[in-house]
Amino acid sequence: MTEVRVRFPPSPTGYLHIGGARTAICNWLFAKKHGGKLVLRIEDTDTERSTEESIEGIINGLKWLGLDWDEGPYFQSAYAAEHLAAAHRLLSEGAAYKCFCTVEELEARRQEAARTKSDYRYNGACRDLNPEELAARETTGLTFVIRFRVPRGEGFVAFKDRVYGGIEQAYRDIEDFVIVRSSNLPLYLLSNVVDDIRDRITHVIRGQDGLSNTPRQILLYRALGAPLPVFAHMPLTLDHKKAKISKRNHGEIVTVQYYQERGFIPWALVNFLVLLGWSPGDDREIFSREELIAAFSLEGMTRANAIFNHRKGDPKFFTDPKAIKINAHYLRTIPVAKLAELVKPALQKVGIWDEAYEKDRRAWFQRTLELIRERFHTLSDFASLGRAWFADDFSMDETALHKHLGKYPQLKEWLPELAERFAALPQITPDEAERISREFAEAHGVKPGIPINAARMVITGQSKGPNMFEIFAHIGQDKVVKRLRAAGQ
RNA sequence: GUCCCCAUCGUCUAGCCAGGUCCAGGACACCGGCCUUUCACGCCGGCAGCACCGGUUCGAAUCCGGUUGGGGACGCCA
Repeated sequence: MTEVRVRFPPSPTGYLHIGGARTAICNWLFAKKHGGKLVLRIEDTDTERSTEESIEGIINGLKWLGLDWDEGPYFQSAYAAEHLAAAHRLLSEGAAYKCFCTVEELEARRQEAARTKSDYRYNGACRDLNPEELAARETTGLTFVIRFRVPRGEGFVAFKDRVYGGIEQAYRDIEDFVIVRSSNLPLYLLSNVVDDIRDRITHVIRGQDGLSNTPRQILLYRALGAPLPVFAHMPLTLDHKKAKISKRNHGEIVTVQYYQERGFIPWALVNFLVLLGWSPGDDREIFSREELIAAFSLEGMTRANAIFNHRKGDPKFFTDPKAIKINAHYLRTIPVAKLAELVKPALQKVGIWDEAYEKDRRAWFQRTLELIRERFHTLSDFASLGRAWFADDFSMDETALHKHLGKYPQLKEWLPELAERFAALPQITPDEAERISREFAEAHGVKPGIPINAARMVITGQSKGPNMFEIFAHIGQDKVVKRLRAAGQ
């Protein structure tokens, strides 16, 4: 059996679209699963959009997701001559022909067709020019495009898509499409096929929007005498209004970079994305890298388009709730050492990273992460909600503060008093903290929750969090004492 | 308009190919409960779906036809 070779061919837009990421993930998984190769090919034929930065945006997105490739990046623009050569070969073999119709003529016909609501297709005006006519036009220096000569007659192109099954399209429904522009530049349909042939791609796994291009591409493969790859189209991801998700209409939410900035764990995003339009056939939803590779198959692909469940402006869910849920799951289950690596950039970003967290404070840091990760959803939460653990300047939720301290104005005196009890300890342990807290509450005739939650507020800035006795013992005696004392003001 | 494709809870989906074991299973979200000094996690429970019509069959979410709805493609864009 020949080696499996798949490719991911993004056009350089400056960012990696989550739909593109999904395509990349599936190709990557397929390659890994079959011990094959993944080729990265930048389709930069549209030179205006292809800048150094726009290419880097794609590459960085892939790298961040942890997707690696075996060959490339190749650049489509580097092969323009090859694409052209293929076109000229088709021309000389009669599989393609020169068309001298002008864009104006074509456009007029197209509009006429639209007006009469009738079907438009190139009328084949130049398809059968005789040698004299052809020579006459060539000598006048008229510009021309090269069109592919689609077979006429009753036949049809049929192929078996690995996801959608048997697909067929009648020749009569395929027009003689242009493969080379009048500026002598090759067009996507041709370039793509020529590149795939050269790169020996065995499986074309792409979005369903490529499905209707497939019959024309198959015609090209045939004319070029190349073996057909296996085609597998995957459903698209749409928004709530069933429209394709795009940066233009949905903003940053569709870019991989957005999730990076918002504190997603790369693999969590991969895990979420792969579930959009694919399922292992059983109830599993969380996969390690190895598990996913083992479980992945084209057969598990859904045929219906998936909807990216994002409600614009939702304060609780800034993206699809399931994506957040999966991220939170990884947040609290990955090895803490790994988590530490991921949290580091989040803390650095807001300037509260301490080098000691990787040296003598390493154990403390990791224990802290263990303590607080349970209720966080993103890596960014460590820097925001968890800020009090790593810095002394943290803000307090005013309404929560009022709720916990307002009912008992005496807490202003009580908390500094509690501070002294903790200060008197040689070292705070959870048990000691609990004993002191309960005794203290009893001494003042209130329920333990009153001073405990008030202390939580002033020590962590949050009304919610881990077991308070653990916090007393772990956050540091100096911080406990200082913050409780400061509650006096 | 033409061609291609699709259709199970609000969302992601299992089941469909090989019809009965499905008065449809899981997850997210939502609602209730337990746990608890708080919040979360966790656990327990609940809400909610086979688009519609017809056919085949003893029996259809599953097969067939149609209707409706949705998506994609119809460029000298990729």
